[in-house]
Amino acid sequence: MVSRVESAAATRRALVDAAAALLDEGGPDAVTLREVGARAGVSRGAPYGHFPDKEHLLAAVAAERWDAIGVRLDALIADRDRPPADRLEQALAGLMEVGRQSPHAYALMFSTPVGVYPDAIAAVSRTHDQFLAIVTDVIGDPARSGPVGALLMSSVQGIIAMENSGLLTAEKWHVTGDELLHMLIDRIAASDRR
Amino acid sequence: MVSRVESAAATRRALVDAAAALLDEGGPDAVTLREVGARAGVSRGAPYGHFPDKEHLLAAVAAERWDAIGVRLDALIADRDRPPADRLEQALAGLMEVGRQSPHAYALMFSTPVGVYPDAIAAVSRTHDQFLAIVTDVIGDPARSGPVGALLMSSVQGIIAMENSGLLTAEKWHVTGDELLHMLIDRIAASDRR
DNA sequence: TTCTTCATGTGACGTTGTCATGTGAATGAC
DNA sequence: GTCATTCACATGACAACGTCACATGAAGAA
Repeated sequence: MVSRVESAAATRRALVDAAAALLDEGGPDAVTLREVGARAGVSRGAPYGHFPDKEHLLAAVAAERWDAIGVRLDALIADRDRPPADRLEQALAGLMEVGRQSPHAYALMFSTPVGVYPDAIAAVSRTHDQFLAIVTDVIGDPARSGPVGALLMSSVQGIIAMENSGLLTAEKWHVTGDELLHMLIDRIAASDRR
Repeated sequence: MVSRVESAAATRRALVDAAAALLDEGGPDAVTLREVGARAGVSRGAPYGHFPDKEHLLAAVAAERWDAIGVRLDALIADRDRPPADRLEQALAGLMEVGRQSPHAYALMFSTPVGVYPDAIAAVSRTHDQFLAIVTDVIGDPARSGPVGALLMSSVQGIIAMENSGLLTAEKWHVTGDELLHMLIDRIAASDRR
């Protein structure tokens, strides 16, 4: 019924899910291998059968979250009835939503170690390609969609980082994160529209 | 010669300097209270005479770095010969430089805990006010300089985060961080110029 | 001098990531 | 069916860590 490899794959998934849940619930410090093992129904040493160390487990969490965003972008791309500009706005709003609902995971996705782990690199690359495709549909000129896409994704990350760290106060800046997003769309994406 | 309060103040400064140096050299994991104490010439328990816990020490490091940026902005503001648009560009370039030279400290400055510690809040607030003054000099309309300033600072943080995490690859996006900065200046700051 | 204050040193404790080793069940050969 | 092998997992152990309770000793006040 459950072969050995199936059981191992299920354990690996349980470990990643447990780590992701702990990260969302209590931040990076709450992710301990002992608690991850307990939630996955295994012992504290079990993760070492699937990952070289804790950082690789966290990289797997980051990769999974990038893939999750990729799924959302896929749904957007498949919706051919929606105007391209609408799709881009929805894509950016989706990034903002993820960043707000899972601030710790979002920070992990954009933190240094991600670029070192092959699985994470692949997931990031796929999702970024999808995002670029959406941008290109709006911009037209493929030579411009790269820089424009990079600026959009960078800025959204920055807006979320400022929001989540409490640095984007209304009293100081007289603006909300959503308003910044629309400034960005108006002045970066819209001005390059074909 | 050295009074008790003078000695205590010197120790506190040595602790913050040691923590900052360790953070720059080896990242967050390299900052251990034992090593901080050793570099400051005191024992591992000494920090508890100056900070409630390790996070408050790190918050002091973040506050010091925000103040350091404030000093750079002060020099820019004092230079009345330079055109306002030039000052803003120099201010943003300065942020990029800090983010590149001290990636770990830069990440700390924009990470969640910063907003909780009074000293860090004050330092951030002062520096943001200075940045806003520079933006207002370019924009003219004070009601618009808030949102514009917030978008500029957020975006610069995002660009640095993407750069430092290795996500801003030239092959994928066909653009550099510096080019993104100038896109930002042209389309956000320049278009609002009075 | 004597007392008080307070920064610092030190021993101890619980928790963490990690490794070496043991174990037991699924797998494949015959 | 029997046996040997493989491999995911459990367990004990260890060093390093943040933190606390307590001891110490010198500076400042009386």
